Amino acid sequence: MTELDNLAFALSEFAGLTSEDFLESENMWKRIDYQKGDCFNEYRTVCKYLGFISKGVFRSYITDEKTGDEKNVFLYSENQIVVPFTSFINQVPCNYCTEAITDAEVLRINVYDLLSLYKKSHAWERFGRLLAQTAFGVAIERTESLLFRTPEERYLDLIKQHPEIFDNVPLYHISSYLGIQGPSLSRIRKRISDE
Amino acid sequence: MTELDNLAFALSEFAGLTSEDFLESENMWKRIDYQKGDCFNEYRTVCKYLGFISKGVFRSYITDEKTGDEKNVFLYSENQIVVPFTSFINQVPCNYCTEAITDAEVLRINVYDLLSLYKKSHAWERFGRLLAQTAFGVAIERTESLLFRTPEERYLDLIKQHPEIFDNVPLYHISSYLGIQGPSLSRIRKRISDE
DNA sequence: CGCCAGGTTGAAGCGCTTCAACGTCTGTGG
DNA sequence: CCACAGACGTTGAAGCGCTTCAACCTGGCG
Repeated sequence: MTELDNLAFALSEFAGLTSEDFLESENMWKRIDYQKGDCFNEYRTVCKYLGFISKGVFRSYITDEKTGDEKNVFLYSENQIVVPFTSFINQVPCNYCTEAITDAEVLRINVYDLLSLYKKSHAWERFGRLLAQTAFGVAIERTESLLFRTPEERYLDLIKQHPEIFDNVPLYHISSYLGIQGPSLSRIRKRISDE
Repeated sequence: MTELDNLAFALSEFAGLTSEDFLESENMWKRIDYQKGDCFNEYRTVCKYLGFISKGVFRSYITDEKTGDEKNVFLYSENQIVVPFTSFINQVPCNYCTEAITDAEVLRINVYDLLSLYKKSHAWERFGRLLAQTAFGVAIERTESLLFRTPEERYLDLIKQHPEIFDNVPLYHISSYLGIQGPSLSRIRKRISDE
């Protein structure tokens, strides 16, 4: 049960949920194991779950219809929430495919259970608001980094902020997230190490 | 009073607010006129107002501390809401400066009045949720366009989606929003017209 | 008229892209 | 135990588009 403790701790950090608040939700969380490549939520389906990652890394990506290339829009790593926000919050079909890029363990909760928590409890309602605000913050931060920072700076930012992602994730997923091609990331890394 | 009618219409379109719902808010909206260059909300101040633009265009920008260059993060145009979302929603100091880039007319509402409407009325609560979701959608869309589309495509998208912005706004504001330099936009425009 | 803001153009440069070749490591089957 | 294949990463060469800096054009306005 250490994953649940872990989750309870993360939720109290994130939204000030007490262990009592958490208890109300405890039997709603189901542990799911994912293997590398498994989908958390498929393209064009409505996302019904919000996940908390105990272990592993996920990505949301879009496939270019012409070239078939995949591009990563978001990465989600350990002790974070994984969810394609727009689809989950609005209960609409998702633009992305969201999948595990390493083997992973997730505790997940159903959207309806979560909504019932919102109704029942002020603390959970607060969680919902913070979730939306966080989602917005993530998107804004990504916008600003693409607008203001060079690929090299974005790479260094990512190392600093999410070093755990570099453990098991192939670099081509990272270059895709940074908005550049594999060989470019290679050269950036070389440039940095040459200094 | 045609601006208020206009607002009432826009709000019913946006969030299904009826004219009764709107009446509850009517005396909370104040009309403010801005001249080109006037600030809607200054850098590092907490934004206290949400505005509805009857006329004109606004921008939110960040100033590069090293070079002094300004870069536009968002543009807001007629019959849209103008608000630096993060600052307004979380009531925290704003990363941006938000200012009029043409002469403008705005109807604006105080954050406390808006919160009181949320409390009083389910329809207004819904407005609040849609506002947050819209903010999120705008940010995501911007992320994706920077990640997936070329400057030329972004330019064509902007013409298609917000032609009204091109009426009075100097092109260097537009190039800044697109994430490119003035001369680059010039060449893109030439390239397009040469075809 | 002359100034200034806004926009275009030229030339040089840099960084990312593209395509292709080549390492390297890992796992798998003979 | 070796051989080979496949996945991943690096490197080279050529190209393209955006940047930068500077010059220049245009229209509006005092």
